[in-house]
Amino acid sequence: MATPLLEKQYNPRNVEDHWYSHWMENGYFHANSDSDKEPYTIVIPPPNVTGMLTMGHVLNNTIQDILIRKARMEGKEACWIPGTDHASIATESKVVKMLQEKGIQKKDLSRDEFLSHAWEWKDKYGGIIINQLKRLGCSCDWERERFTMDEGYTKAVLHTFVTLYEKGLIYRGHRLVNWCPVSKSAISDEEVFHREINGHLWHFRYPVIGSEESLVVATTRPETMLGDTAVAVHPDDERYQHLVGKKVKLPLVGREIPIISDDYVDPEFGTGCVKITPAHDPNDFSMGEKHDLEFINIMNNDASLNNHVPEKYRGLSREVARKIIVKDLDEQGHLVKTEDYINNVGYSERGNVPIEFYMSEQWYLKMSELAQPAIKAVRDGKITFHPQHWDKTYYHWMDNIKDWCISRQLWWGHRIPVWYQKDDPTNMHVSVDGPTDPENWDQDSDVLDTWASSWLWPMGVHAWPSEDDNLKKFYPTNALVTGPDIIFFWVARMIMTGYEFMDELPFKDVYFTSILRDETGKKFSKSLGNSPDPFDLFDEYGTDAVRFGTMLMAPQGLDVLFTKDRLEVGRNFMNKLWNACRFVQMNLSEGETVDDSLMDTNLDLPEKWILSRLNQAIKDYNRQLDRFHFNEAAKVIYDFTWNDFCDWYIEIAKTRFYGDDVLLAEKARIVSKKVIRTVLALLHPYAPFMTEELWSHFKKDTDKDLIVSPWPELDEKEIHDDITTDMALLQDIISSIRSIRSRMNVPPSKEAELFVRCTPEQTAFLEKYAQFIRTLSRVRTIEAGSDIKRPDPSATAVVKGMELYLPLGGLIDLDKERARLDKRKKEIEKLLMGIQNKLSNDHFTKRAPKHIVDHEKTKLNDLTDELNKVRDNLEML
RNA sequence: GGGCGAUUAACUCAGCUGGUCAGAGUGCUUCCCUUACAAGGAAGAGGUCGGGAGUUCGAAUCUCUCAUCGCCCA
Repeated sequence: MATPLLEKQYNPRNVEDHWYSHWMENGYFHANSDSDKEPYTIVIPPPNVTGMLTMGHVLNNTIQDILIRKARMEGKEACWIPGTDHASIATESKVVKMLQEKGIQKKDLSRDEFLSHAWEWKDKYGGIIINQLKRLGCSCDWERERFTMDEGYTKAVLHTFVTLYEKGLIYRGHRLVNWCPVSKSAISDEEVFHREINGHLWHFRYPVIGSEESLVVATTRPETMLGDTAVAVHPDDERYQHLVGKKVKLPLVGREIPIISDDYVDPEFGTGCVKITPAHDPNDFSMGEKHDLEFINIMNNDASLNNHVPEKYRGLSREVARKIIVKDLDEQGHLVKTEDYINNVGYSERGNVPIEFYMSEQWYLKMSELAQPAIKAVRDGKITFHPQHWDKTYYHWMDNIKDWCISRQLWWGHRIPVWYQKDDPTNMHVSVDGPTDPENWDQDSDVLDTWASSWLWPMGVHAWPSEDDNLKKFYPTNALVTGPDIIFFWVARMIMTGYEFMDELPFKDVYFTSILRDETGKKFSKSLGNSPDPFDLFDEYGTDAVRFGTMLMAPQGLDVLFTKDRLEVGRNFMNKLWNACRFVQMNLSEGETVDDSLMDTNLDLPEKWILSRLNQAIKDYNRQLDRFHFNEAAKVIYDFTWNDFCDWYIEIAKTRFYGDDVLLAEKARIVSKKVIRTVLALLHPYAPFMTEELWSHFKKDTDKDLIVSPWPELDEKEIHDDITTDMALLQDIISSIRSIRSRMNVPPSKEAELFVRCTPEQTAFLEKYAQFIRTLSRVRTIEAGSDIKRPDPSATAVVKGMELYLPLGGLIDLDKERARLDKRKKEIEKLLMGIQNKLSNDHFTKRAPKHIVDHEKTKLNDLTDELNKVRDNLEML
């Protein structure tokens, strides 16, 4: 143990890179599929290949690292599989933008040319987030790193498509989709978010043909009127019955369109008349089908107006068109009124613009059949969500699941494995490898939704659909750690593929992380620029402190209000532990041989106590981690280390180290080291770098590196309640004396004398631990006994029936002392009143369990005794 | 409109199947550079547990209801 003395402060930068390389060089992160050990597997939620590390990733990946490091220390074959996701839309738009900056337009490139640019870009920037995860300390098995467009993975994705197609679950349909005019692609329902917009409700008058009458329709989207093919009213709405079957003349367009009746129309809303635009609204679409209306698509794929509208409006963007159309309708006398209206508008998560409902040919996947085993798995408790309440959200979505539009009008991604015969495009070929005579076929130009590849992740990271040892060993995985925002996108769908293709669940526990927000409650986002750069934080506080602080502040199932000063708690804790180690190290003799057998000898109260507390801490810590309460586990280790070990045990150990009993000092060293080693091991998953560094100073020669050292064993026999009670008494005495000293402003340099009136047993107790009391509360002498008289003038305190007197001469402020005792007197009286009320209640004494009643009686006695003593002392003042 | 969650100290949160003066960190006040740590130590102030009702001998905890806030779905 002759290691160099630790620095006065912990300097993270000096150790983090060193230990990460050390772990890598020793291959500690690599999991072996041949091992006999029980596997423990996590697959990383693959970040976007274009991504950069955010605080969200820090939170998420720290949790995974905690789970995997703990499993590794528990002797399991710990396998954390990393990788990235090709993120079709996000990556493609980044590449398009990058090309634009170089003056290249996507439309001027062939598909292959574009893809080679994209791959080049991916190779250049795709590794960034992976390296950032290394800086965070993630102990992923980097040899297993996967990318969703790797050759093998691509095969798996196509295989899935073909299999589901052959099963009849995939079909092509001409339908209304959510269209993102920026990406110029369909997007799924899950990629649409809604935003309340202060808009208007415009009322337009449509003249009825062959009548003096007219109908007034209300709309939030005037520009779509160019595509109207009907006006609808409710069948029971008496106002309009006589008009049903007639036609109106569509202003600006001149088209004659029918007035139909349908109970879909809400007669209470607006005027009770609705314009119907089947090609641009989902409800109108189904009305169009039902009433056999004309479907007129009035838009191009960028949401500008196409040539199905009058010439004047062609080429206009929908925003400009809206203004002009309102103006034109107004000028022609068709605008009745304009109301303010709060509108819930669907936005594309990708383009951040309002989506358009757009008719197009897309591929769909039938979901309800796939959903059934996935619902059952959660319902039967085979898969558990943490926090559990997320299962309700899950069921709700699953029970109402809709078919999934899986095609995207993009180039970057897995191209749909469908070919159409050139001579007869209705003749399709669907296979992984394509037709044998490719010259006679055209492949579908769309790619698959990215989630239609990442939903295979837990098995696709292996050789699936081939069987191999890795798949056998590491599937199913144990835990999935992800954000609740992708419960539908990803979690639910992985469960479906797990059952569909492996006939088994993909993971047993799903931990949903908190969502990070800033101090004002706003979600961290790139566009707001309110998200701190994790690397600045690593530099400022140290990576371990960021990890620990983030864990400590992340409540269960709630959002995290992130502030930097809460990372200080982490940093301060790291420094505290560092210095505790430094102190113990300073008191270890050079070249000392460890005599562990001393641990088995009869230890003294403080040693027994700290070991009891340590084991209690291990117990609590394991329990919190097992139930995925990472914040509370962090708190357990924090409280034990700071309060029990540093504030009390180390202070007591000082009396050993500076005293002249060599054996006691030696026992204190052994126990201190034992505690430190255990704390380092427990804390390692949260703070891997610093603990490994400290471990190198405190490990036994035969010990391995901490990352592969055994998880501390809980020894229930070491937990003693009676020891805790005795120690609590000692702590009470010391705190009371300190309190008096502080109240009376006794300078630390002044050592007081202590007199205690107490029972003979208590006298013996005080004598036994006099050394600690003297040092920790700075008293010079202690006199105790049943015949001790109160010296005058002295300050007093009552602790468990003992009367403590501190003669402080002129330092005694009688008013303060009276006020203090008086306050305590009132407190006791209030408590006694409560207890007496309880005990005088027959219902209580008869119905409450005996130990509760007994406890109340004990309290009554103790408090009465204390009250009497406090009263006596008050009178003496 | 449907669902989920939250409401405990100035702030951020614990508080398990109801029972032991309602806890922690931060912030605040006072004192202390005491030979591990001032990123520290000691002592303290601060709460009718969102309102109301109910169940119970006993409710922060269970039930109902209202209010406010947040999120998801439609």
